[in-house]
Amino acid sequence: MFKGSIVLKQRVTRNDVAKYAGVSTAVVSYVMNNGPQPVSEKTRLRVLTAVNDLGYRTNQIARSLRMQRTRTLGVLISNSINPYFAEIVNAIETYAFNLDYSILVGNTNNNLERQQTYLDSFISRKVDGMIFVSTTLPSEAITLINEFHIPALYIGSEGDIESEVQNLIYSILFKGIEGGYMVGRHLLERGHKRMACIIGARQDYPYVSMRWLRLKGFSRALSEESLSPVVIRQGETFFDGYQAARALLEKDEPPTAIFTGNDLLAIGVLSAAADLKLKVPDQLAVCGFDDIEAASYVNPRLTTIRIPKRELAENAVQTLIDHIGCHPQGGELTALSTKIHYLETQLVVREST
Amino acid sequence: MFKGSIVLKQRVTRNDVAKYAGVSTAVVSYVMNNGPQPVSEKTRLRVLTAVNDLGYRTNQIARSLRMQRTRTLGVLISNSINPYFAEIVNAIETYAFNLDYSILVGNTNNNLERQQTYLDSFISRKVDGMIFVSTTLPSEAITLINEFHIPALYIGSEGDIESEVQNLIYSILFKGIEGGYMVGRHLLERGHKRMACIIGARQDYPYVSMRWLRLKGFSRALSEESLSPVVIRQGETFFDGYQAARALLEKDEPPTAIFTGNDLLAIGVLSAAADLKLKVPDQLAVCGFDDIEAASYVNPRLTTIRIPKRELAENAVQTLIDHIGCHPQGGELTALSTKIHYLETQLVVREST
DNA sequence: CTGAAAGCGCTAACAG
DNA sequence: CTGTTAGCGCTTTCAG
Repeated sequence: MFKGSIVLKQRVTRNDVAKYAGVSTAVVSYVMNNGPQPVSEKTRLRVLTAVNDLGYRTNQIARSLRMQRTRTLGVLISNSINPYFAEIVNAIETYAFNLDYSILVGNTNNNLERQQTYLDSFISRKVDGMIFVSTTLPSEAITLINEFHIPALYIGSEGDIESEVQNLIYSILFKGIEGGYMVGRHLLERGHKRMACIIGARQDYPYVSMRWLRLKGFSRALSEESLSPVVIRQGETFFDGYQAARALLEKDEPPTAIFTGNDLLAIGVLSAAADLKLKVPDQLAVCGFDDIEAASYVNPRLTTIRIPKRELAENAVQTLIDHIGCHPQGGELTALSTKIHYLETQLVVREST
Repeated sequence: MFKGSIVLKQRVTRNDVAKYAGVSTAVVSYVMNNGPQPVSEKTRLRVLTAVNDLGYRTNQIARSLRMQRTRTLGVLISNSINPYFAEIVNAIETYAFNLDYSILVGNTNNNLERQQTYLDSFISRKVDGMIFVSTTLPSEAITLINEFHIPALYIGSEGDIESEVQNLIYSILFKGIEGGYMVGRHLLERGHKRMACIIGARQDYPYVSMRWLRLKGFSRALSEESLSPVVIRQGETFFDGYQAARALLEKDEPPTAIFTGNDLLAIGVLSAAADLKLKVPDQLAVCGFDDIEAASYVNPRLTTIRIPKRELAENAVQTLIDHIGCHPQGGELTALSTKIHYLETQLVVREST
């Protein structure tokens, strides 16, 4: 235990550095920030030495207060355990890191109250911008962040947001409905007639309608052949998929193909199929949505729709930061004009269909 | 576009509230914080009305500066896409949320430089505490946070940290070595002789030795029967597991059982086995580590060691916050005494062994 | 019960 | 090129 050797640095501030270096506090600032005033090389070195000797680090809290800018982004997702969100948040974080921004993450667990609490927290903590990833977004929430001039941005699928809310927030959307349509066509081509869809929140969660509307595309494809799917609204976890599939497959006329709202559900379906000794894809075709990493490693490998998660994330962060503006003295955050940017999805055919 | 109807709240501060309510700024504080001075019910109401009318919210940045406390915790993990980390971070976040703390997450990607950058960032941002989850922790890093009096805590496996560093930081550890031993015994009981182990970072990542030492327990078990495993150090992703397993299984005398350092690797192994038409568990037994949710849904279901992730996380947050102290005026953070707390692991036998 | 005022650590305009 | 200083929004001591 050599704890005795640790030098306890009692809150070294910029004042201490100034005193130690024999300069004014302003000069310390000029050196730390490379401006706005020039500093002679000699003084610069003295300051740097002082900084080093004292182990000084800028207090970002004080700096944020002064600058009216925190270099922090708030990210709201429903659940970081779901790889769809984990992968997007990871991409956001990585991209933001390179631009020297930090990320505050909030899991709403599809709970509107909890989401509101995070919203309030983000506002109080003065995040420079906010990203909502596939969360239910009541118009009051958007109004709120607009009131506070916080640039905000929605990542999700086309059709996620009701149209009257859609034009209130800048969005980067993947073509989820089209993705659903591609799945429908694909399954049709494989000769399937009786198809089911496990998608969307349970009926008793009225507000959480995310990932629901992409069913539209699927249904449209089927309707072109005068078919229509059985739909189960069940949730979004492995277990939800497992449970729904059991119910579906133990019926009299079970579907020959199941399309799910995300890959977790699909993997749950695969698990149910295995338990029921159903051969996939021969006796049952399964198609997911998201293309999480695990989709390529389950047995059989999962056919799914690839969402361009990285592009979504990077696009979002870049757009947000572009709009944060870089007025030195803080200045107004420039409101994000309400636009929509679309990214393509892609059908990835693997072994499960 | 009814943007015109949005009231633009130009930074409402406590001063505005005070003026509007016709009281001093101090009183506004007393009301907002329920203290430290009492306020008459009448004034209280006036202030509350003002707050409501103006849409005032406390500026946490200013508050943090004044209080020398940010109600923010920094969490360092290697990669949030790995469900092991995702589940732990999620539990940390949930628990912290209820205590009104926010979480700043940094993915180190097993990169020491990046970890250091995050460390610096957390220090500058004045987090009230830090949690390291299974990250490589050089003693200089610990010395640094000790110098700044930041309560910090390590979550991981026994054996993760070299012993000379171990007594520098408070740790909450699961019994990973014992877990490895249980796996060894289990596989031995199943009659396996030729066993392999895919664990630990690639050889060319000298610093990232996490998840490596739990092999000790496995080897010990085998050595009791005068056996020893083939060891491949390969990484920690699905693909690493897949690749390592292919290499292992296409040899002349392939192992009959493979133990991996985490569940991702194990799922990769399962995938390789399927490609090679190897029946699991008949021709090959596979055992993972972590018990991520997916382990129960892959085909076949994965035998693994359960790490008490939630307990680890909650224990960590509680311990940290207990030590942050609640001196109103800020006050010293009380250093965490260097202790170790152990949590049990558990063998979960499913279909893959 | 209420108010005045000091000060947390920093930036940047402005004066020299 | 360097220094002085106002002020970001808040909490809390202390005096009334």
